[in-house]
Amino acid sequence: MSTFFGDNRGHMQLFDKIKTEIVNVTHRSYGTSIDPGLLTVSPTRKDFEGDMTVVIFPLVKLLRKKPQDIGAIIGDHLVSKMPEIDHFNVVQGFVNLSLTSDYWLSFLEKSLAHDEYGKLARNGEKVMIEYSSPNTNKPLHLGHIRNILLGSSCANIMHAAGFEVVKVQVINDRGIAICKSMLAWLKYGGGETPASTGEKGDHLVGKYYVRFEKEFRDEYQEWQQSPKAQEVFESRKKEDQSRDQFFAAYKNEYFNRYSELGNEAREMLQKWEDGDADTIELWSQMNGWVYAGFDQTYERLGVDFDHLYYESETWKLGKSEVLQGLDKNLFFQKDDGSVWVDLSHEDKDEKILLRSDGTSVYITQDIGTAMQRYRDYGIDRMVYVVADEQNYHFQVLFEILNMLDEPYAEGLFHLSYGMVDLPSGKMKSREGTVVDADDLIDDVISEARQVAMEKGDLEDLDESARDEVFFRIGMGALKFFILKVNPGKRMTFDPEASVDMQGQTGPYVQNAYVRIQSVLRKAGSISADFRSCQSFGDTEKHLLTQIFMYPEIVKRSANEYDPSVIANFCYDLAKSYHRFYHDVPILTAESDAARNFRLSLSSMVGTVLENGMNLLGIEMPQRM
RNA sequence: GGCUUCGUAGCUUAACUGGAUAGAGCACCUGACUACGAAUCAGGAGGUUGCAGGUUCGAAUCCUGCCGAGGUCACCA
Repeated sequence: MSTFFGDNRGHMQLFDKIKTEIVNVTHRSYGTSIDPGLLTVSPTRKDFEGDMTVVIFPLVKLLRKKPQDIGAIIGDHLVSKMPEIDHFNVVQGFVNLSLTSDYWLSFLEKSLAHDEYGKLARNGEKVMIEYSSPNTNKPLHLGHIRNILLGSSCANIMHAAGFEVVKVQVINDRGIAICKSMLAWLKYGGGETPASTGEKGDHLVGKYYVRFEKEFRDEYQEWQQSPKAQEVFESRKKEDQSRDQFFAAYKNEYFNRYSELGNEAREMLQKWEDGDADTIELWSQMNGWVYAGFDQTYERLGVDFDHLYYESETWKLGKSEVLQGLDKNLFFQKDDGSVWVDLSHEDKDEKILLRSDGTSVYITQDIGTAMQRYRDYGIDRMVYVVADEQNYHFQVLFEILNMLDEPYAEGLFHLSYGMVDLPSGKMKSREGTVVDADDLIDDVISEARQVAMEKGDLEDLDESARDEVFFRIGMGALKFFILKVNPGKRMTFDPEASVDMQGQTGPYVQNAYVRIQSVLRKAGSISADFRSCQSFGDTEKHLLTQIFMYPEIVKRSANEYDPSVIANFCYDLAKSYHRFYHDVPILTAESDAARNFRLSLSSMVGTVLENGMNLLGIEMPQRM
């Protein structure tokens, strides 16, 4: 017998076989060669009899026969050619195939024997995933959490789908923003450090960034009363623009032209760029505080990186590549010396690549970094996890790398995700509505603790074991809440709902797993001797079908760079199991074979739930 | 304004990429713990998939036009 499950993709082999046989039979019966791509095979919808369904509508037009007739011929052929298929029925253009009990039982047997069910064969491709990419002037917030969870779970999923994965982050450790924090710390800090205050380093530095912004705002307010401000307003205002509107829009220019604090910050940046020793030392000291803080947060989130790219080291990259492109006439130069790319053939504008003074801009750096990464790792694909406000930027970047004929250009992907809103609207740092990452993590864990303590099922565990359970439940709730939403969609984050532990949540899935562990513990050892269990009900069949589809789900999730596919699958599987658990006796089954079958099935569901949730970065508790 | 993404129950969302009667959860109402864990299960109510056309065996999904919401159009990153 063939090892239908040998490559861990039993479903695909079955589906491919069905498609091939359909191609054969339509050729033989109608003399028409059809493209197997026209056929779709999927699990049968409940409310219809059968396990797998083939949609044959596309053939109806091609063959000019009635769906009923085509369906009957296909069904008869499949039943006679494929021992796995027991019988079939045709409804409209759908052929519903019922697989034999034997097929299902042997499927379960083989799945159980598999160590890493759902991990697909290595495909020899290497993918790099960039995520998190924080600025070092303030702590991580809810938006970063979505980014980090998407990136790290995507890495897990692509690894499971057969890729070799390299996880990286770009650290934006230079620029005017960090200089603002440094300046404020020098002016108002009184020498305080994370050690002296006990404050987490990233929060301490963030505090001074906020302080700078406040001082700057005050300075700006005061300046607006000056004659100079009045003069600027009179000469520069657009018609029907109020004073407030004007000065709100003018803020940036004020910072660059008149502001004392702005001037000091720019001077500091200049000194940094000139390599001034004191400035560099302060810079690396404060960045060090921030990294220590970030590391704590990353550890709690359970994420890590294989390599860090510091912007302070990469910000000058790209210039020589742009100049080479200029030589090849891919780019052009304007009279003032600045270098541009013309993307009008792609329905885009011209875009600047080098300033008139010859220095790099943001996109120049990204071009250089991409090439650097290819030299470092020889990657086939590159995934950037970056919010959707940068969609245009990445379209341009990819187009340029394409023009430069980079070998990985086909494999570039921008995993663009929507911003996270609060029920009250957008997060705004100015209004203090930003949800801090560390606070959020604390909140979900303490909520988990509270719910668990009320239930009181963990009283026999010692404190550290209990804390571990609370941690897993709290983080499970948070991660699931964020990852179950399709990345492309803007999401509303309701802090109340995020700590919910009922319904479509992480703890709901964890609870199914915990129930399974509890039954397995009570059962003692499990025997895989269930081949004589020849009939099983719809609930069991439903679970088997879902387990059967799991590798396909992993593949789809990886193809679409979308963890929500896994999250929704895990929820559906947990839901089916809860129902099964409620409706069907396991330990007190009517026969040994039935008991063995149900225990084995439970065990397999537990394995798949754990594997799936692990791909989301969620750990399963043994008890809760 | 140009380009772009999106609009599904009161709220948060799903729909195997064009397939069967649009699925769930929250909130609301009803029922089930002396059976393997009630963070559970069963049931009820809640939908003209923003609106109007079009394409075809078949549309939440594709096309066109409106309406509404975001994003983006820097020699910032």
